[in-house]
Amino acid sequence: MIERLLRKLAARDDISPEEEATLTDLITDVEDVPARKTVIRKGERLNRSILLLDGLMCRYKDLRNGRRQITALHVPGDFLDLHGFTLKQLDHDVMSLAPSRVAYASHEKLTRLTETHPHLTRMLWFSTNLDAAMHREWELTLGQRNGSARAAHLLCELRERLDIVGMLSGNDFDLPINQTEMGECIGLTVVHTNRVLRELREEGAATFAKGRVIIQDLEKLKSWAEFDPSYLYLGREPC
Amino acid sequence: MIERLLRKLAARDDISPEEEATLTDLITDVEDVPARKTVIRKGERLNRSILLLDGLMCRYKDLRNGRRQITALHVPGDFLDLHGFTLKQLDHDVMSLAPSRVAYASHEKLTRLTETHPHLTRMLWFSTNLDAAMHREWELTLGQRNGSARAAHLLCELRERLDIVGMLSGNDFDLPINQTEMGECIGLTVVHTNRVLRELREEGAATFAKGRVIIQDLEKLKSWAEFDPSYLYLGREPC
DNA sequence: CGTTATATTGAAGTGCGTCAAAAAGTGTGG
DNA sequence: CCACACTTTTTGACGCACTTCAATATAACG
Repeated sequence: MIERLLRKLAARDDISPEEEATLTDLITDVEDVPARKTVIRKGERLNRSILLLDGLMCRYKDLRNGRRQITALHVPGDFLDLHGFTLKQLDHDVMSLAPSRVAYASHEKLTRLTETHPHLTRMLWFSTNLDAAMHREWELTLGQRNGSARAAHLLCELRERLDIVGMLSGNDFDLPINQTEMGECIGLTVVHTNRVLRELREEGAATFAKGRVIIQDLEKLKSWAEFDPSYLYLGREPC
Repeated sequence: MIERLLRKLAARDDISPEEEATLTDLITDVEDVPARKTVIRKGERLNRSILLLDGLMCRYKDLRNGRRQITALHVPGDFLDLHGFTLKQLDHDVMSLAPSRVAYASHEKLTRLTETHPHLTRMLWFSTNLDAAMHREWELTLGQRNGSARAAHLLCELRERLDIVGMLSGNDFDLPINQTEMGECIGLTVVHTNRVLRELREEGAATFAKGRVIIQDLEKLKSWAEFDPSYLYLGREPC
């Protein structure tokens, strides 16, 4: 059940069998979530955190005029609101984009984990810091990249992240969202998102259609996006 | 020396005298840093984290074309690269904007802290999660707010953060940066930053000149920015 | 097969960028 | 005190990336 989470963590640092057992014991109550369901509302009191087992989820914030910014996408293996463990409530909503499967880790058990498993605690802390690193890269995207580079960068990032959890086929992957939602990730309207996607397609870099991304020229896409994966902290590093 | 850090943490949850002593023992080697000095370079191997005692620092990422995005501003009391404790190297540079004073916490001592002080560990974890919450709000700003709202929002945020550490006078505060740097925070060119600042000034909301922010109409500024401080997690909440 | 969601295109408007120059402020040395 | 260099702010003119509004095409679906 927690294979994908383990795979992500173990890529960074060794997990002992005992730690693995602790993590397994931490995660309970598997549930299915339909597409486009809000699973956590801003300000709601939290006593557990969600591990995404399958599907696709996002976190977003919105403004009064209806404009919405998706601040993070989450793929299987992501502990999507682990930060809620210390925050106790979120400053944003969390929703599913595709039909998903989730499991829960109670904050009570997490507290106990911090008391008994310092190394595991540091690894979970790392994983929230990794989320923050992605937020920073998205700040760079939203503040400084132009439309086509924003789309290209998003595709590059997702390719790397899905690779880690074994969800690529070649360089292609499923991305079950529509262009409106992609626009909400990269700070563009649907109309313009459509146009930059056409540009990527016509230049032979990548196509996104029917919920699937097909990367035709990965090097071109990376250079277009000025993609540097160091912010994903893929290297091995004991902590 | 660590009063401002303590003040921030204690606003969230109780710190026992023993924990306070542990923190005091953690922090060593006070140093002065001149303005505009890069103190951490992207990719550099880290074995200590920086606590900002006085001054103003930032983290930034840049693109090949020279465009730069400041992803975070740090005020006194901020543990500005505590995330580096688990990341071991940063995906971005850190520099001082104003003459600053810093102190250091070795990662060795931090590791020991996670082994002996679970509650303090959770509080430090919280403080990195708070940084991430600010990143998310900046994503919303950069992706969805217009120029004047971006500037207004930045001023509102800084007012709150400086208030916590006792660095406001009334609603006014020092902000020793120029308009270029402010533009790099809010994703605008200097020229346009100058224009939105003029708008805020002419509308009687706030003025920013000579490194000082004077807020004339806080309510107007907040509503202009659509400022909701919940992402700063100012409420008391044991963790 | 009709209904609704999604993608696509066109035309026109605008917020912000770019380029260039002037004005104002700041610091240094004589 | 002024002279000078340098940084920062401010303004103007113009261009373009992206938005807005509107319509059509295409796909998805019960």
